[in-house]
Amino acid sequence: MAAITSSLSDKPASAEAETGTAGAPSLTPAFSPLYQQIKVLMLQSLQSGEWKPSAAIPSELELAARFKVSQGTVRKAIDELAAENLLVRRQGKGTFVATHSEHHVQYRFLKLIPDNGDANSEGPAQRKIIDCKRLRASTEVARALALRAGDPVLQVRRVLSFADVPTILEDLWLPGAPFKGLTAERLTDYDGPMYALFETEFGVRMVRAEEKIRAVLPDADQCALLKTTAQTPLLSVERTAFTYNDTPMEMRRGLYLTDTHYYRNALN
Amino acid sequence: MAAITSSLSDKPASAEAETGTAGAPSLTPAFSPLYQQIKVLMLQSLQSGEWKPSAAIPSELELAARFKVSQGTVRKAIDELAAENLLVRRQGKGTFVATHSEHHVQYRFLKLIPDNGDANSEGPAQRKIIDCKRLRASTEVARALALRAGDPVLQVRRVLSFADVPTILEDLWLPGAPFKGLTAERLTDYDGPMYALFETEFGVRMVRAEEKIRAVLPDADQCALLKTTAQTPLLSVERTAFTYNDTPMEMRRGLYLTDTHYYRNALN
DNA sequence: CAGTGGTCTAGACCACACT
DNA sequence: GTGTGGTCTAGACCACTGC
Repeated sequence: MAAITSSLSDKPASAEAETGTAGAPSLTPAFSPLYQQIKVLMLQSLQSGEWKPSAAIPSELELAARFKVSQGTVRKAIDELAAENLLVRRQGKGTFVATHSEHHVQYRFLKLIPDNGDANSEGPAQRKIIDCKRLRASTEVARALALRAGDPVLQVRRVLSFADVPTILEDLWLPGAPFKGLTAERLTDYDGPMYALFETEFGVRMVRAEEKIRAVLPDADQCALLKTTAQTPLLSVERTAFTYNDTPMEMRRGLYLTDTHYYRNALN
Repeated sequence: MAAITSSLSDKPASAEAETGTAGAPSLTPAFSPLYQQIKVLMLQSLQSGEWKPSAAIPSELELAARFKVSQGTVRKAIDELAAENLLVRRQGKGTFVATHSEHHVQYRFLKLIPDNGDANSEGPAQRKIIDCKRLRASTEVARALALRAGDPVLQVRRVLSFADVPTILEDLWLPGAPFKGLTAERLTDYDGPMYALFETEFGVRMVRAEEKIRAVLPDADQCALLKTTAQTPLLSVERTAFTYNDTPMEMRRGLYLTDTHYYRNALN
């Protein structure tokens, strides 16, 4: 009873569609349920900036009308987007575009927890920008960010401290183009998660990330910045963060001191 | 139109129910949707062993009839259980109790990946049981397993090797009672994931786990078993694994060599 | 073919938040 | 009260599996 009037999608719900058996090439019929197609359309609204972080999206009934499907089908699309942390539902109020600014998800990607288990006891981390400079991508950084070696990138180095104890040393690399205008001052002045700044100032929303973790020993520079010794083993946490469409937008390498904190992970 | 005839649950769907405003104590109304109540009932069937690992559960229509609700309500309960990896849906065939024996989830809880990224290239790990003995719980182990200090526990030590290179040294502690009869021989002889053995031999199914990760240096014993040096930093991975009802059933401490492998984590 | 899970609909009603 | 998301239903039809 409904068809998405968009480009490449087929119309699995139409009764007249003669799919399958005929002489079509065997490139997988690529059947895609209606709610998946709607999810793609909503993803485009998010990506294009039609729906901005922390803003409300249209109500389920409005979307159902816009897409000419039932409310239930829209619901299922929203359900999946909410499960992926792209949207946040709030009963009685509406559905909102997720953001990194909300307090309860402030450190969504930071898994380092104090030994006492209470992340609030020590308050927010003190952040100190050590360096922020423009340079050309190494092959390693270029590969991680899907750029070409030599493309302009930004490199930031900072130290995070808890209760005035330096605990994390991070180097991070950002593609030059989307982050044109980012300076050490703006990073220092901004009061909130770095990913929130990326959203509000550069329109870049980090959606998911992958981390590779190893145990390493620090070099002399790293020792000095973390006020530790060359014999103290550290966690090396290498992160690639992605925006919409699985586009990598940040490469980051953190060194974590784990004598008073640990990296927490939940296996499901 | 439907009511669960089970114990403590209220009946939010009944029209005649006069909830809320009246003189009831303010212990939170504890409204729980029907599908959640059904989820609890299904959880009981899993826990009690009525539905065994890898077996099919009744069809959605059967369950709907049994619980006197619509198919859609049962579906929503199953959806959540499937999202928690307790059930596996297979279109056209049925819904099955998840297990640790299936090949594609064989190492669901092991996040150590070879640097080349291809977990299959090196094949399955070679496992060597070093030790398996009965002893009394230390306070630390007792706390992790929700026992009392001094209660009987099993301790197992083993080494995992990839391509004949020892890479993981694990110590693990199991509560004595549920694992009565576990010996080094049975661990050695069993060909498959340890958690699969726990399911088939002891009826203990691990449902989720938490890991605390740190960077450490090995002691002399550990060096010898991993054939490494005291200056090589290692990942210390401390895991607590839970069965149904968030009951802890295993405490495990792994030391991971990360020169040719890394611990992979996905942030969502 | 029958049986299973998967999709979609239309409509009723509940819980919650604002005004 | 109005509008939002959340639950529940009943029924139709589609897609996949196996007999």
